[in-house]
Amino acid sequence: MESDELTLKLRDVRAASGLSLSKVADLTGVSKAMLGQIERGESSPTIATLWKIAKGFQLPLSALIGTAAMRDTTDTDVFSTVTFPGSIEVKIVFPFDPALGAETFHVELSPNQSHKSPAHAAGVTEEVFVLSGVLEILRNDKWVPLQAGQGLRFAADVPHGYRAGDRGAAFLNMHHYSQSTELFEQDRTSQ
Amino acid sequence: MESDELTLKLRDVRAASGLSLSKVADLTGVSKAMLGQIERGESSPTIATLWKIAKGFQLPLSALIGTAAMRDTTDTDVFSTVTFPGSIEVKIVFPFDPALGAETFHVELSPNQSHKSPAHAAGVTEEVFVLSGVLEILRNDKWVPLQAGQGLRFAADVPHGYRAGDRGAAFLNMHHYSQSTELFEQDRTSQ
DNA sequence: TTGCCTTGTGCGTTATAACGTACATATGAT
DNA sequence: ATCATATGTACGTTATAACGCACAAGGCAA
Repeated sequence: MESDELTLKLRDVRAASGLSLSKVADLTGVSKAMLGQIERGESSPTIATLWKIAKGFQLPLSALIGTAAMRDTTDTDVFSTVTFPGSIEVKIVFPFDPALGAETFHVELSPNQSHKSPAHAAGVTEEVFVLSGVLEILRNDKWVPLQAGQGLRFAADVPHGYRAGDRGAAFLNMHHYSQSTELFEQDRTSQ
Repeated sequence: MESDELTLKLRDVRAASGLSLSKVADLTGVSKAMLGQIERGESSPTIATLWKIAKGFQLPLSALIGTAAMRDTTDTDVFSTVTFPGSIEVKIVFPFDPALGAETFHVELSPNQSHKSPAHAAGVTEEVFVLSGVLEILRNDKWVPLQAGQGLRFAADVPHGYRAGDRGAAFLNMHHYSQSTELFEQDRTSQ
C-alpha cells in the first residue's frame, strides 16, 4: 500500500463555491498563480498556505485533503438499534468498537424525565445530539438547554445529568473513550 | 474566530514514540535536519513531506495537525452547526477534535439527490445515522437502504455514495480517524 | 581518561514554493 | 466588428523548504 497518493480537493472545493482564482486569491491571501498550480498538481503547498486557503473558505483543513484509494475492506454492518431495557429507553445504535474507542446510543426520555450519570473515567468524552424535543444537560451545576438539531460535546469525567422538557426528548449519545489522550492533548509550554 | 494558529504536533508524536530524529528520518524519508526544524517551528513543511511523516508513523495526517484555536470544550460549548456551502447541504455538528479523532456532520439531501464521496484515508470509519427520510448508501457497488432511526458503520477508505429517497433525507455523518495505537506499544529498546 | 556512538543543531547548496506581472483566451457589452 | 473586463496560465524573481554534511554536547564502555 505504498502508492497511496495525496490529493488535494482545492479544485472541487472552488468549483463548488463558484469562485474564480482571483476571488479566492483575495479571500485567502494566496496568489492566484499559486492557487492555479496547486489545483493542477504542479505545486505541493506548505501547510501554512493550505491553512490560509482553508481559512478563506472557512472550511476545516480536512476538507481540502484527500487520499487516493488504498486497500478495500468489506465489512459493512447495518445496525438495527437493539433496545436496552432499563430505567430509561436506550437503544444501541453503534456498538462499541475497540478500534474506534466509540459507541453511540439512542436515548428517549419521557416528558420531564431526568437521568443522572456518575463521572466516567478520565478521557471519556460525550457528544449529545438532540433529535426531538428539548433536552437539558447538567454540567458543573448548570443546566444547558439544547433544542432539536443542536449538539453538545463535553468531558464526561464529572457527574452529569439529562432532563427532558415538557414534550419529552430523544437524542443520540456518543461516547468516546480516547485511547491516547496524553499524546494529542499535551500542552506545548515551550517556546 | 481569528485565533487561528496552526500548530504541528510532530514533537509530541515523536516524543511519544521514543524515536530519535535519525530513526524518524529513516522511517519517513525526510531528513532529520528538516524534522528538527519542523519541530522547532523554524520551517513550515509542505503537505507532501507532512504526508511522508504521517505515513512513516502510520498515523492519519490529522494526528500531526492541531489548531490552537480549538480549546477544550467547557460547559458552554454548544455547537450551533456552522453551514458551509457546497454541492450538498452540510452542517458541522461537532468539529474535528484531535483528541477524539472524530467529527460529526449534519447532511441534508433533497429528494432523489445523490452525492459521491471519494475514498478517504485508510483507517477512516464513517457512521451514518438517518434522521429522516430514506437514505441509500453505495458501498462496493451495492446500495444499502436505511430508514430513519437506522445506522450504518463502514470503513470509508473506498469510494462511496449517498442517495436520498423520494422525500429527501437528513442524516448525521460521523467520521472517525483511527488513532493507531501501535505507535505507543512500540518497543523503544529495540536495536 | 580515550575512543565510539548517538543525540540534536548549524551551515552551505539545491530544489521548489510563492509571489507579482504579463500574457492569451474567453465572455459580454456597445 | 471593437472595446472592456475577467478568466486561467506562463514567465522571471525572490523566499524558503529540503537536503547532505559537519559539528558540539551527552552518554556508555573499556
